[in-house]
Amino acid sequence: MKVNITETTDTCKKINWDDMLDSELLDTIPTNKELKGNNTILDKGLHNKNVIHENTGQKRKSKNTELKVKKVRSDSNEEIKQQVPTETCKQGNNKNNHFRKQKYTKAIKNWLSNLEPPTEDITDLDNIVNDSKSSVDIIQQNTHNSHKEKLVIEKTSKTNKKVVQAQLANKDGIMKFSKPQPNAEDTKNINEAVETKPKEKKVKKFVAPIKSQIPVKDITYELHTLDEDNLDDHREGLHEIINIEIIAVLIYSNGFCQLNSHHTDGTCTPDGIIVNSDDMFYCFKGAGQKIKEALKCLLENNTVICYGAQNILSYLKTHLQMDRINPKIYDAKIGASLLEPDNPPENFSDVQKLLSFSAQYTVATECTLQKAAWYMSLLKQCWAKLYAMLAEDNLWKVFVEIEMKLLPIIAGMECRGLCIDMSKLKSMEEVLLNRMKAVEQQCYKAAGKVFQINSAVQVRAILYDELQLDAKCNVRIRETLCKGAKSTSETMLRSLMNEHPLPKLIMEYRHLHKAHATFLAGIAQHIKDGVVRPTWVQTAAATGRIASNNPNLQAIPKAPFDCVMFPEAGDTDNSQLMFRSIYVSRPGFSLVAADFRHVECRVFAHAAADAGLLRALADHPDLFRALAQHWLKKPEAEIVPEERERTKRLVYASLYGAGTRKLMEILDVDYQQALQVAASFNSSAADLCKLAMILSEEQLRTSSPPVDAHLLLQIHDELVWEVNDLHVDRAAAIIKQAMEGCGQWCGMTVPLPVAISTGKDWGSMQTLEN
DNA sequence: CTAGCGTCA
DNA sequence: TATGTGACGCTAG
Repeated sequence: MKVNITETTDTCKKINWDDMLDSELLDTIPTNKELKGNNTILDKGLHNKNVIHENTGQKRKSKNTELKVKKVRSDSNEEIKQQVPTETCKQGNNKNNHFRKQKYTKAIKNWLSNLEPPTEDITDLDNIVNDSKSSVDIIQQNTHNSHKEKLVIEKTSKTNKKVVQAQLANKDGIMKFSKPQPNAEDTKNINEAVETKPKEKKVKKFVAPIKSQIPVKDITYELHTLDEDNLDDHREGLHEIINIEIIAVLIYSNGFCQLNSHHTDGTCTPDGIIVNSDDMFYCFKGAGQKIKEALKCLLENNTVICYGAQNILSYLKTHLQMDRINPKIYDAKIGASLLEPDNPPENFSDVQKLLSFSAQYTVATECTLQKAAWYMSLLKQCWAKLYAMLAEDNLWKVFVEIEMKLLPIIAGMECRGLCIDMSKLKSMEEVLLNRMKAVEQQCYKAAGKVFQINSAVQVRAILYDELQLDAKCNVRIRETLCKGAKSTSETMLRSLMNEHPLPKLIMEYRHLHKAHATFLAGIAQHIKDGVVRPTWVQTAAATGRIASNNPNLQAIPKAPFDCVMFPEAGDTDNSQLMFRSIYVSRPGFSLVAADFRHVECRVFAHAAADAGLLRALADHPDLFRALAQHWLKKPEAEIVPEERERTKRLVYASLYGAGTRKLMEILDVDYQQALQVAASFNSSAADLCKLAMILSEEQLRTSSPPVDAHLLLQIHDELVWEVNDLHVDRAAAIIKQAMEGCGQWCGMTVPLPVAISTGKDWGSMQTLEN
């Protein structure tokens, strides 16, 4: 475990669970509406007539963090001026903007090269960056043409310069052209939602850094490209590679490898895999039978060091159909992000920086394979350093026992993907679009004319110029920052709601449109052959949780979606949509979901060793339901899931909020430290969930007779499996046992009950009593 | 209270 | 024309 739970036991002992659930909370359970209102009021910083008690501390805190954020920002701004472009994106907060920023800079470069004939310096600068961070000349050159404000090229004429700057600074174009989305886009059939393929880019050529301060060595690595025909010539050499550490790196179709992957984008497909042992480099290409066997042998008989193992595994699985390969892997990328979880390195050069490692020499070569070999030699040295650092920080065990074991599981999830019921998706889309059309017509009727509801400009014109609603309501409309135009944001619409039906309708339209864009069309664009394969990122979250994107299946609404926002008396159309029900199991399979019951609550209880909370957890099978029953003074049977959910929110909010403040008092530490302690509960729980994945997967694999089960989803504390219909009961028992056992595995004194439910689609799962 | 991602203005 | 930005929506605990 990343955090030693027992270590915190003494320090938090004094926290009293009863205090946290004191009478104050009883008085302040707000209705749903009030809760929402409070939130927005607090967020907007407007009148706080109904402020939640004791929020001064919270306010102070949020100010603190704000300040911190600002500080980080300004620091990184300083950095931007000094650093090379691949590093400009290393902002603590916006770590995920990296990719987009890269695309942006790329676009600018392309655009610039249209202005004037491209020189090799420009197109190849990024290559050099990695090799020669210390090279002053190159850094200067790079700073010129990469940062958007400094983007000036000497040769460019003044007029061009102005055009460039105006465009990049986005002086006046920002909202001017906000194109009203044609409705055709909405009604577009899902089948047609095919992702647009960017144009083929020209293959960049590697040019050795000339002004680099790193000495250039004239090395040629012994590199053999193996394919089906010449494999036999090297068989002897390959057979000798056993029980040692080898390095494996993917090479992409454009000639770059994983270690300089800032040149690759979605269009690059893996093209081969280079394996290095001692001084020999073998590049395996193609997917012939012999290649597969040799590669499999090589990987399984050795310890594999790599960078971005997930890509390698998915390459092996999809291109080479090696389904059940499970080599012993050490992934430097994950290791490095373990060292610095708050600010995980984005690419290999970040890793080098993190390890304060710099290359001793570089190679002059035009051959991309040689280049890759050079990078691999760097990786080898980095790994040695990384290993030492992980061991020093006591992270080695976590790395090997949890993260590396998780790797193949996640790769498996990504590979398998989740089946989509296309007909259901289409019918839901139809319902939603019909509803949208109805709202649209009502809008036109209310406005007295046809306009584009999605266009802020047109809405603004109608609301304020034609109907003069702001004057009627006597509300001052906040003005937007850029143009001083009147805002059409939701809060403003809400304040105009009672005066005219139109704002209400616009809000509803936006609501529907967003739901459609996110959960139907947004999902649809990721569907390939009826299967959606999200990317699972092991290193994204600072808390150690796993995140999903493209699409983010962890954020599909659980509650049914109401098509009608403001039910009216005469309105009979109260159809509800379950966005989760479009996810189905394959024929002959069922979905099995296993859910920890309030993990973090239990981790907290264990860490704080709080008798009251422990007792409460032991007494009630469902703590939140019991609490809701108590607070709302209702019989347990009448507690609807919505109320339970709200109670849960409240409990966690007070648990963390009150918990942190109390920690601060008791430990007599400042807010940051107390936050850290609280965050450690988070990561403990995250590790617990990871462990659950590993253990249950292990149990299922080793069970006899074998169980046909595949992990599909991980929603933090919920695991969703796809299990052969014949094995459901057995699999459920194994999963339950494994998951409940993992509490003991890491010394938890609290039992960890697990709820299992099964069903054919994700929307309608029935609890499985067992 | 914390952490993610995606959409929109 | 396409991008960056912060607010807010959803999720999870």
